[in-house]
Amino acid sequence: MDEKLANPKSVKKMILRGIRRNLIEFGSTTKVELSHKLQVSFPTISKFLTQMEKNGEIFSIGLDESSGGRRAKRFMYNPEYMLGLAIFLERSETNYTIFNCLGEIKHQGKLPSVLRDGGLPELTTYISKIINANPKISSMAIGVPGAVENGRIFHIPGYDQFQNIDLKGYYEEHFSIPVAVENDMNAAILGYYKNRNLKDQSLVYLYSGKNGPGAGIMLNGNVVRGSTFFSGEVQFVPQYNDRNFQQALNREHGPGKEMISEEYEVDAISRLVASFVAIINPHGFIFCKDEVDETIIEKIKAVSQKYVPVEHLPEFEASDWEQDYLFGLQTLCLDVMIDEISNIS
Amino acid sequence: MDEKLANPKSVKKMILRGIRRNLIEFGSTTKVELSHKLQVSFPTISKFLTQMEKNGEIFSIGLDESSGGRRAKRFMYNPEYMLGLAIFLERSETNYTIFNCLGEIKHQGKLPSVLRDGGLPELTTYISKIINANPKISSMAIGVPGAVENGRIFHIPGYDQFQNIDLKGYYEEHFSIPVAVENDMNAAILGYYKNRNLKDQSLVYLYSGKNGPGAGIMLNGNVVRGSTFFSGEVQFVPQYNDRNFQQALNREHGPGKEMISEEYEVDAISRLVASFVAIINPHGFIFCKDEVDETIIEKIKAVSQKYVPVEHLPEFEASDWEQDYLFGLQTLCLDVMIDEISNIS
DNA sequence: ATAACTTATTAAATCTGTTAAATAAGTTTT
DNA sequence: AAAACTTATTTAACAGATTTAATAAGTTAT
Repeated sequence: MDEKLANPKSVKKMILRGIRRNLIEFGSTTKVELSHKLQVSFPTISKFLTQMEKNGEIFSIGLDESSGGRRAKRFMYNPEYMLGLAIFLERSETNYTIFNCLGEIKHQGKLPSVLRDGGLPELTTYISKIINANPKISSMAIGVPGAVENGRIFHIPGYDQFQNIDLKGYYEEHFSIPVAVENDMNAAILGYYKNRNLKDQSLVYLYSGKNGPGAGIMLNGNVVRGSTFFSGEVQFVPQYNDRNFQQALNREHGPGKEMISEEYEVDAISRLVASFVAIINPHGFIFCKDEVDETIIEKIKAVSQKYVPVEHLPEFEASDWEQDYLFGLQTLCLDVMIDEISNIS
Repeated sequence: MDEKLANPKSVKKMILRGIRRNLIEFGSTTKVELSHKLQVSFPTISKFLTQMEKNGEIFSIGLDESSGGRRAKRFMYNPEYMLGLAIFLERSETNYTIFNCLGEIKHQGKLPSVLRDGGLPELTTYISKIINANPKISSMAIGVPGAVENGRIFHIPGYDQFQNIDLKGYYEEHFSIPVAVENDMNAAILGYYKNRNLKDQSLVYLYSGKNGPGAGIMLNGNVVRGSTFFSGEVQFVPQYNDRNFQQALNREHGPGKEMISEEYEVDAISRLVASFVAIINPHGFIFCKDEVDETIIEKIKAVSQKYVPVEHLPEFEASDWEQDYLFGLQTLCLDVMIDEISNIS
């Protein structure tokens, strides 16, 4: 119904958001820098920073070297002003970290899995304890192995207790802090993207997993979800006369066998790469560190060229999935934190 | 370098753009309607409209029926205030239309192809004549069968004269009006999308063509271009043990044979559909009217289900490619027109 | 060491959109 | 038909960000 909001009232919020985002992303800044980056006049920036310094949200860390004139005062975000909580629910355990806005991890812990047994009530208990012990926590991001739409768990096969739960709404109400909920692969690809400071890139994050392969897809910096939240279910891609990707990979070995090694696996993955190149032509293609090594990547690169012109192949990389996942959640957590406080003050 | 622009100076531009876009999109409005839709206060809207009416850009078309109080004045955009020119260059001919901001076509014509013979100079001559004869033309969109980046023709196989030409820059300089340049499939998918007033949808537009198949892809309302402008080159998708999509389609018959009919063609397309579903899970999948009919679509729908769960299949539709193409160019033309004039006044 | 130049910051004036109150133009109720 | 109510528009006071001018704090050249 409403068009794109040319909302001039919210200029203040936008500016605050911009200042915080910049300060947090780059660690420290001066007023002139901010003024240029945000395209906002110096006096305005100055007024905001003065107020924020009074609130204890930022503080000065001294003067820059002179560049020919008066030395500029450098400001830094107070990393203890507020903390974030990232939780990811997995089949066998629940991990969480508490971190400040610089991404420094203040605390890290493991809890029993709640997906199958304790369910929502147990999760709530755990979070309550964590938040009570760390009252500075002012936002939270939760990662789940399921499809999420706008904070509601849409589809989470195997864990019926969480099916159709509006985690975001429930916890925002319950704890009165902003909450983000995201699918694991989407969080991982976001984390990879943010961690490397990429801009407007298209990426594919593939994991072959034991429960069937899946992919996280990012296009021009936006996570792709699909019309029925089915995007990334690459197991269904038809690849051979009578086998799709999952059947071609055929990963039903005993536990422990994670690394890709066989000829037929490499061909299947290379065909998948080719499909991605021909369809969305991404900048990067990311594997999980524990599923491929340098040699395998080289092989995949070589075989892919049989299917698509080499100049269109993406960059290949093996990355640490858990770390990316965590970083993605932290990013989401900081986002809602920044948005929220900018709405208030 | 610069962050997202929280630019408070350009509020005026935003408002003007919003007013124009709304007025053009919906035909007519009242001040209250605009105020609500754009989230801008009534007095501000009022001031702008008064000025625009003075300029002859809009005019009143009388009063609304009363809804219990004073009757509201209804305004309409002056459709003759400015005209747009859409041109598409094809192998065998050059088509153009002149239209007003309501999309009404004022003039339509055909010219000889310039892609192979006359090249840029001849195209310039043609456009000059058209613009001289219609001085109200204040923006232009050009469609080309090649990859375009930011107005520059990046890759246009077979038409060397246009390789690496910055059409947008050249003509904006030459004619002093804003210019948009876009790839044919991208324009077509944009046209389809806008014509049906869709929002944030993901779509695939497939044409099987004689020069190899290709696809236009839109994700959440944004055209997908790819890291090396290779996206949509679906001919390379591996589909069978030893054939990719192009080889499977095998469309090297004599001229005139456009309609899809054979069993093997249906299977290849269904596999492609399945790949798209598993990768980006689009809302809609569009074919060209002259390549499929209802029966074929039903067949494709049936066969696709062999490869992916039926509930995730997109809507299928056959559409008029030329019409979509034209409408896409008109949309682009109006966009740059609105942007440009909002920057000036 | 003083003049000339750079750069950062502050102060004052201006511009632009918002809010709130007043007015205009209708409809419905009594 | 007058009073009470609705809705649209105008007017005046206000708020917030910008621009411009003034000031502060350094550096470099002579």
